[in-house]
Amino acid sequence: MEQAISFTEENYLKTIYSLSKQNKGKIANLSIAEKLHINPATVTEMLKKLNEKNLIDYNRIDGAALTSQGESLALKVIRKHRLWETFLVNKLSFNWDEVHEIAEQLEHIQSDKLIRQLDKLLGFPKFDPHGDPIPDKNGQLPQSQAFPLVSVEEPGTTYKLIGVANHTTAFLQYLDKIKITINDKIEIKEIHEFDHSMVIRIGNRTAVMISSEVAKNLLVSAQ
Amino acid sequence: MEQAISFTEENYLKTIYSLSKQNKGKIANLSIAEKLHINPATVTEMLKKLNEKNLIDYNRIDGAALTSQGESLALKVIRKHRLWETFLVNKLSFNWDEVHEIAEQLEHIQSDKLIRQLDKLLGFPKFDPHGDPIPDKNGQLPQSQAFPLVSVEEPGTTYKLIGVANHTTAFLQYLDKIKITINDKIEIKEIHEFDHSMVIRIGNRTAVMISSEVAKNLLVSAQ
DNA sequence: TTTAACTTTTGGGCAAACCTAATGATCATT
DNA sequence: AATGATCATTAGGTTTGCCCAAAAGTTAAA
Repeated sequence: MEQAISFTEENYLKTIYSLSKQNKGKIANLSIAEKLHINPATVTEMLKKLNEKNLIDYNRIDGAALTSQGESLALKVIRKHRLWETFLVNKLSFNWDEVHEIAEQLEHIQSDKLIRQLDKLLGFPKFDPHGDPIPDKNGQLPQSQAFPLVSVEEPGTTYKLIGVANHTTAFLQYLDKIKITINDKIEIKEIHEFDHSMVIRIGNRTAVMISSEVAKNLLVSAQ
Repeated sequence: MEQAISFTEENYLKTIYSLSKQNKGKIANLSIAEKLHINPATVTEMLKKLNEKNLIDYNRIDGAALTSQGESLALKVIRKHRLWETFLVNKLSFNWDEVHEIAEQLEHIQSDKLIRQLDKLLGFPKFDPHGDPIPDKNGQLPQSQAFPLVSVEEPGTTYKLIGVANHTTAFLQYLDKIKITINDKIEIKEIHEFDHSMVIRIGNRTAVMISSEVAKNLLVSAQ
């Protein structure tokens, strides 16, 4: 019963997985359509098909939810994506804002040995260049104590940047511009009540102001 | 006029290129069909399409021949294929008989920078793990003075194995079994007239007998 | 040179993913 | 509970790349 899975199907599973992690509620066809830039009608067809294949549970009322089989496939694709991103940055000197598109292609390459060996070459990394956790070969995600910087209420404390919640080129290039990168220390100097913008000090450089929108997308841990 | 090219089209171009290098004559639809394991009718359709796109010159009488544009695309794919094979063997500890299928997938990944950086990581190799020449970024193939071992007429001389003309798993595993690999020295001890089988000495080990079929697929250079 | 064997092409079809336009459901609000 | 607004689905179409069977063209051998 070897069930072949197409690139397209893998992309749907990945999308459903990531939507299910961000919005806790029902996964609407429309949100899948928007994320994949395709027509909702197409989504309906594909969800029916994935349902048939037992990769998702789907009905009009509850929307789509991955079955355990579907989730494990999604995690496999995500694992590949994040390992390839790590490879591109760590071994091929890519910048973190250049790797997404290429990893979107590489994530569909099929070879278990390839991924095992790549993982080894990279030293079994737990997080990718954006701080996203890399599922292990069993689909287990490493624990992360990341929380968004915007959730901090009081100034005075120093945190460490361990990830970003937005992977757009625009955002990553903004971070490059204000010269902040993974593992940098961030000290909160001021929090402005009315718009929740912040003044932060990165490392021991001059303080900069960031909007709450930016703070929302900076994932930090204590100290 | 950015002309997108599909995986399938790339595979046709690559196939036409390699057929044109081995058989000097006309490239028949049927030989393409056999190599790609598809129906001849499908080949006719695709050749027409590639002709439309100016990637090949095609007509029923002369068969298919790459245009310069088509050849340059074919060489690009071959470059990627061979660089990826080199990566798999040199960086990920694959055996040379395991890399073909994976490289068939990887060769279609689109990113010029990726290939530039991969080339650099590998130290700008000129030949892949099977001794096949890797086209440079301009599509230039390095010179190779390889000739098939079978073409040697007299015993007594020592050669160096620099490539293989057959990439099947079966042949490569046979070579592993008789423990011969790229760069090994081969001394010809005997040549049997009637079937052109040979007795050869690999390095300084015990001599072994090989058939002319094997000798045909061993590419060597002087000393 | 004519028949047999082989190759190429045509014509009709199929499956995967996509689309648009129109219809049918559901939801939120008055 | 009716009414818009929004979302999901259906129906009919497209493109790409494949198939088969039959027809047409080419080549080679009798």
